Amino acid sequence: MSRSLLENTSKHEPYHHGNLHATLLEAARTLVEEHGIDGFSLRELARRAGVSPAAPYHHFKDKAALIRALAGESQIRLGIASQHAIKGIQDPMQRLSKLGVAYVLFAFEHPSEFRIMFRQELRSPLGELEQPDIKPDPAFVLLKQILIECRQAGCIPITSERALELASINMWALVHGLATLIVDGPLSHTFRTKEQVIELTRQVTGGSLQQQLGGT
Amino acid sequence: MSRSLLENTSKHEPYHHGNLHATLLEAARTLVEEHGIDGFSLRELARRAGVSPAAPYHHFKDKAALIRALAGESQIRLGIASQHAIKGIQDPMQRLSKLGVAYVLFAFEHPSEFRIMFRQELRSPLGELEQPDIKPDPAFVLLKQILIECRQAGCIPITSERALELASINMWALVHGLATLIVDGPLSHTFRTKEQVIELTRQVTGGSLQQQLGGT
DNA sequence: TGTACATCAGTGAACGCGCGTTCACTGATGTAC
DNA sequence: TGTACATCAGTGAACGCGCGTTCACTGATGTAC
Repeated sequence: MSRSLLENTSKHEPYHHGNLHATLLEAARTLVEEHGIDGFSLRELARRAGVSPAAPYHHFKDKAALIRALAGESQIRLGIASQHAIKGIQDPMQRLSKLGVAYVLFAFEHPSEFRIMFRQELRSPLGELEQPDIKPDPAFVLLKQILIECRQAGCIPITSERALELASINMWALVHGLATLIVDGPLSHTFRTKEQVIELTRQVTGGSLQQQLGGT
Repeated sequence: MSRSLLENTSKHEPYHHGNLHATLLEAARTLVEEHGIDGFSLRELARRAGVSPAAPYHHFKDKAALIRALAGESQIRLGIASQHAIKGIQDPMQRLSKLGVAYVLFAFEHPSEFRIMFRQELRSPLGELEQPDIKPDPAFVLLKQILIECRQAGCIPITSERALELASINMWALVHGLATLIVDGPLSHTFRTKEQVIELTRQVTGGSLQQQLGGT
């Protein structure tokens, strides 16, 4: 019955999918979002994509490769979200604040994507040489860049390279900690809505922005 | 052959293990440390404990229960390490600093234990009512307590309850972020030795301790 | 102190399951002439 | 424009595997009398 229905639509189910690579990645993202990275299987993925269990192997070497691709995608998406958050804002300190909120918010709204970016799966499994593309985290690069803007604008008195490094690690650790505590940890019970998360992030990072950076 | 060897030692392999509960938990900890929580299986655990696959079920309802117990143990161990780190130190600000270092160091030296404490596995799986003992995190309780000491000693000008809450979340997020970035994230490549980790933690939290808390 | 018996903590075989991956295959597509 | 053919991207059946859990069982232990 469903067969004839399909045939009535303009085309038959084509033998070639045409866009399987992208479809797999997208389905994988929602699958991981639903079941967590541990409950994720290639077979279920293939099922969801409406394709045989062997089909994904034409697009990814194995399961690990697919997960790596997924993580890479998420990293890029976080980078884009960050860029978007600071677009059009001039004041460097405000840019810094927006960046922090964007980071935490991304984790809050895409918890599995966030988790997957920071999983050991990515690090080379057993001395394998292939070591896929471990690019420097774009979000971190952006953070450093904005800190430099702040320094140039005279907002924060960071002089040495070392101090800059420490300040950026400080800021990163702060938002990252906030993010993981909200996503996985005990804060998840206290802060449930987007607004609560934004407000908390503003307040917690706010103090650091105004004062702590100067003293590092 | 090994049988006769065994019989030559003072006792036969006893039918009852006698201490299986504790043995299982300990073996589970090292197993998780070696293979990660995902590579952890009850059967392999039983194998390592030298016991049949069914034996663990006399001590734990199922795999999830064992993992919960494991996480609970680790939480306690972190609490003990924290207590130990501040023992005998009077100055509240120093106590705060030591506490932070202890937190990060625990994560660094027992990465899997640290990870396991913050996993979704613990949160009720599917609306199950049983909701095991989610006690308030002892490390966090200790942190708050020391912040109160600081306030009482006049080290930091925190007045409202809200400010205290924010300051403790700030401090917690900072060390937690540091810990996870070192354990799982990009900082793991830069900071490899215990000394490096301690130094970094001191410096990164140092700025916060002296100045930022006052402004929150 | 000895004996009967309930209870406890093991055994080991078996269950069904879903998984990752491989294989020989086939239908569709694109390209050279 | 038509045809031959290499290549690409699917199929679906099969592989072996290790897993979590259950079951009927049995040996050891502790307790009441």
